[in-house]
Amino acid sequence: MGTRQSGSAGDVWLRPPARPAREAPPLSRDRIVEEAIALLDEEGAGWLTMRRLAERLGTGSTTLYWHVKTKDDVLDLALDAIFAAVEIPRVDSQGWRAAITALIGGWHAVLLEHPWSAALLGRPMLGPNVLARSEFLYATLLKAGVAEPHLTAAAYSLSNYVIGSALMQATWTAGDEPATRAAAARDHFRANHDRYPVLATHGPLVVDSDWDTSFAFGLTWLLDGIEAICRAP
Amino acid sequence: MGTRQSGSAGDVWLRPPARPAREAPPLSRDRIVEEAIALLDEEGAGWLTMRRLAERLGTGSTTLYWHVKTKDDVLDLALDAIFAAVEIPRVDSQGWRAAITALIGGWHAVLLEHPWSAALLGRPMLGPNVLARSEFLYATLLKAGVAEPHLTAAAYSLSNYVIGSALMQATWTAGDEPATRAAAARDHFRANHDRYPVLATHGPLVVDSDWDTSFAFGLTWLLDGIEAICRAP
DNA sequence: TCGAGCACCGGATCGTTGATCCGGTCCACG
DNA sequence: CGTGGACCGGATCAACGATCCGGTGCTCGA
Repeated sequence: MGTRQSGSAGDVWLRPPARPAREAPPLSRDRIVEEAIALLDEEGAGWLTMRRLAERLGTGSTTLYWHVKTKDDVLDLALDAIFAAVEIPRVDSQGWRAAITALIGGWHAVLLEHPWSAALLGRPMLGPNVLARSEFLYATLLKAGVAEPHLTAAAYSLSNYVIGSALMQATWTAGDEPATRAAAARDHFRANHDRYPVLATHGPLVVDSDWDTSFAFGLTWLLDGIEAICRAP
Repeated sequence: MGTRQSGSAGDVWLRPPARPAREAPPLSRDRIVEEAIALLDEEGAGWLTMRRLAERLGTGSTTLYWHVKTKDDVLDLALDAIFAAVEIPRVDSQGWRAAITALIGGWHAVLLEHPWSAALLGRPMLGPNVLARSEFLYATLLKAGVAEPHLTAAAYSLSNYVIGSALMQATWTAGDEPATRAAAARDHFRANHDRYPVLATHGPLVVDSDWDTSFAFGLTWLLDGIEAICRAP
């Protein structure tokens, strides 16, 4: 009988087994997202391609599309996944203000631990991890006595503030040689001292005030405003 | 006299002029940026390519690279250009608080008039228009009596807040059929009423509170906090 | 008057990307 | 045994950013 497939008899032993014994579990959506986060953490948002991601997973690039519809899906899943690390405080053990401070602080920290996430904030965040923490934020404000229209305003203000802050901080501290970039900006201010007199002497990146204390100040102001609403509705 | 150049006498009228009479002025960096903004406004950030931009300008795509180094340059220039529309208030005629409110309000409005800009906020903004308005913000706060470390904190809080707010609002109101997307999100909350009880009844996109009033509340709270610092340093 | 240099332009092309087509291989189950 | 569905990947496509290199017309000095 002629062999219908090309190849000669007995070469089975020379060919590697069709599905090589994996050290890793078979491909799954979770494993793709996990590896995508690792890739993003190590190399930044610009270096995530489906081919490189597949290579790290030891598969072909096209295989990923069985588990995931598009590259955007990977980004959306990765973005939501990192928020699982934001601990949801127990509101009983402390006041609402401490609970919200902890939640927003955790949110802020996670965004900065994964600087690539800041560039992805401009997409609808409807994943389970994000929604669970939004739910907690709304519930805590509601229990504190904040009612409409202040409820929406308070939730928006807090989340928009943390998003904007993380975005700006990631812009200036992430990437290669952030200190060099900041120094270049400083020099630019000083070189144009006539146009930017205040920035050149008091501006950002010039004064040695750190991001975190500035972030804390703004958060305090927002919470003060919200607290005032509670007391005088 | 013989014609020195090749070609027969009188055919000038048959040949098109070598450099056709442009209806538009010759290509320049400004014209590229202007057209890029028009393209972005009409079709969104995802549809800006060098080829399409060149086509709208009536040139070849490679020609753009004579005036601009990379595509990122076009984006950076376009991003800074739109901030020229943010009017710098006159601080004399009004109090510092009114001036800052006007500046931040104008900033917010411009970001929403060009929703694509929100997706670009994660890059260093060092253009002349942005810096001129930052200079005004710092100068106004300084004149109002805000000193370090509150000066940096105040400037950061305000700009980060407006950036985050615009980013979120653009995410949910820009693009195709924003109402449809919002409705889908609402349905998602209600379908998972057990997991998101508060979001389903009081959540964003559910309550009919508009973005602008929420934005105004947060801005008021921040300014209240800053004003308190001025009075009690 | 003329020609050398410069500012400006664009067809052809390169490497890379996201995504699809289509033909495989394996395993569970009847 | 053998059949169907879950899973995989080489080859391929169109589109993208960017570059190479050869043009063109204008300007200015000798």
